[in-house]
Amino acid sequence: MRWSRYFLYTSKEEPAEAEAPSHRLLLKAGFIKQVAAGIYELLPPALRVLKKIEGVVRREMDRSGAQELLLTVLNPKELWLETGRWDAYGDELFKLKDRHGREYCLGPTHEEEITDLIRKTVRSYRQLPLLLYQIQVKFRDEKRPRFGLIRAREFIMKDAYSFDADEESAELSYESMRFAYERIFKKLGLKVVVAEADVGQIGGKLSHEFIALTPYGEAKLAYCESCSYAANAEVVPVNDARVWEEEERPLKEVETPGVRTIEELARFLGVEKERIVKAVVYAVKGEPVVVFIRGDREVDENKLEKLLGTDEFRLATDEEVRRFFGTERGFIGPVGLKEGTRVFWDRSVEGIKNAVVAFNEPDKHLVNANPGRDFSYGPFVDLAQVREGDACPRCGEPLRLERGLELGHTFLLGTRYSEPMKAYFTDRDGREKPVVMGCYGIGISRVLAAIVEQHHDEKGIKWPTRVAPFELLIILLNPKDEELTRVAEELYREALAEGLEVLYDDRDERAGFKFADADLVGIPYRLVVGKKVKEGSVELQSRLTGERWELPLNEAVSFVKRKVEEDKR
RNA sequence: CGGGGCGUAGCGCAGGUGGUAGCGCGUCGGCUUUGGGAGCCGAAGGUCGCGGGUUCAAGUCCCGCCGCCCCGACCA
Repeated sequence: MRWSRYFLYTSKEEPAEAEAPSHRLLLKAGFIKQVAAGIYELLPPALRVLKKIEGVVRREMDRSGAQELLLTVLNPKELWLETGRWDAYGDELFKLKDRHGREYCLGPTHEEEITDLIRKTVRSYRQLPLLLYQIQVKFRDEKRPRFGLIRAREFIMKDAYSFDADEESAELSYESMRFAYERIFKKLGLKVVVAEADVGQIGGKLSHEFIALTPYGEAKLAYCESCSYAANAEVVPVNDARVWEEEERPLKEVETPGVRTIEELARFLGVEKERIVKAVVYAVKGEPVVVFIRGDREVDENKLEKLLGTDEFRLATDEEVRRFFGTERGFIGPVGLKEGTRVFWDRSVEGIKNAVVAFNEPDKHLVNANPGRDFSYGPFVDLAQVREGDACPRCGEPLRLERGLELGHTFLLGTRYSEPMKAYFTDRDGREKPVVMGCYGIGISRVLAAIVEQHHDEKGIKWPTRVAPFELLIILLNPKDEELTRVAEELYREALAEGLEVLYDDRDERAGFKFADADLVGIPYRLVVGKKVKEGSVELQSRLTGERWELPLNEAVSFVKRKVEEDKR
């Protein structure tokens, strides 16, 4: 491809609206254009990358025996009513009507449709196991689209579904997908951690997330360096109840005027935060729920959601606290709490001695409060957010916490969809059973962004050879020079003949301009056709390693060819 | 959905106290230049996000709306 004719327009200016490196660089290098919040066009070079990512994914899916098909974007409402997700999915579902008033959604995921397909086709255990996948555009009306392709409202996803006759077989399917995923991310040059995850909205029994470590991810990952435990932070059990070996001191009432936060209270009383029993008040469907947790700990609302069995809750406002308890926020405590209030005790409070507690009177606290003597507590549940240094639930060593980007997610669904949608088959014993399902997603367009997140420097992108939009960039430094031009043209033809994917910068621009663009766009190999041609050589540079080679003209292309093939192996 | 910020040329931005819009980059034409985003000369390019109001006069002041970005809650 001649750059002079190629639809690739870079910018010298920093895009003002972008912050994440992938977002910034993809815009600046002319790979994507924004149409609306979370909606992007993929321009020719980006599409080349996307296709290569898809290629890697296809190869590995096919190798695991999965068969590709293409489901639909438009999904009728009826299917989604069957699983209850028409409403459960909420505002995130893009909904629309046809001319007859029939309702549809734009598929955000395809469990409904594929289950519908299976119940119409699969009758017998002889047809199982079955593994199907598609690479399709998905739509989710995200509350907050963010960071360009990282969280878009329209995006490309590979989704696979497994169908098995029983649980054991389903677990085998699940495992084979897990291994396929590990191979895929490795081939794509992505550092990915496999984490135990929450099944969340999609439902099911077993779930893993494939998380790329980057500061622009939305997933909080806890991992252990000594035993390789890794999990989404929201599912990590926390148990750090302290052992308090001290005498119980006499209870005392103290004035704490206007002291609202744990921070202020600790400072005001000169005690450590661990000694304070914090009350966090939630409004659950209009009713108060109080979580008592140690003052240095935060509530993990995902854990709370699981305990409550609903996501219809939020922190109570000051106004609600007043209405619920007739006192001010900051002074809710276990002593004298309104009868019948629903209460949870986090494990962190267990065994606390000489604690600071509130007693539902404004501007006062109790110090040296002791459970059993001054208030009753328990039973205990795990509601604390995990934090750096907490004990690994597997080996007890300190955990590390990192932000990451969820690129893939696997779920062993069981019969969450086949049961309500009646996807039954006849087993060898002649009985009707629901198929056992699994589903497996990879955010393809997000992967593209993740690759940039993990492969870039100040100057631009550094595409790994396997996914690069082109393998080789030939830079003609001075198009006015006939000899240079002739040599560059020849190298270009030769590279094409060798089957290399080559972009040939034949634009009438100055050297510095072309080098800057080359760094920005990030093609892994770069042949510089410049003054060394007079000595019969060209310079090859690697964008990935910074290496340089001076090569005789007649060997340059075959050398590149060899390097590219090595990289792709 | 809560909080914050921003909408002026293709991009990045400037336009105290109201007086009819500018800079840099880019684009087009010309000359010069060619190993790290060159220089000079000339030119084109604007619904100042949209609607209303105040005023002799609004990019600027007031009201409403829309869009985009960031933080939080939430999600692949």
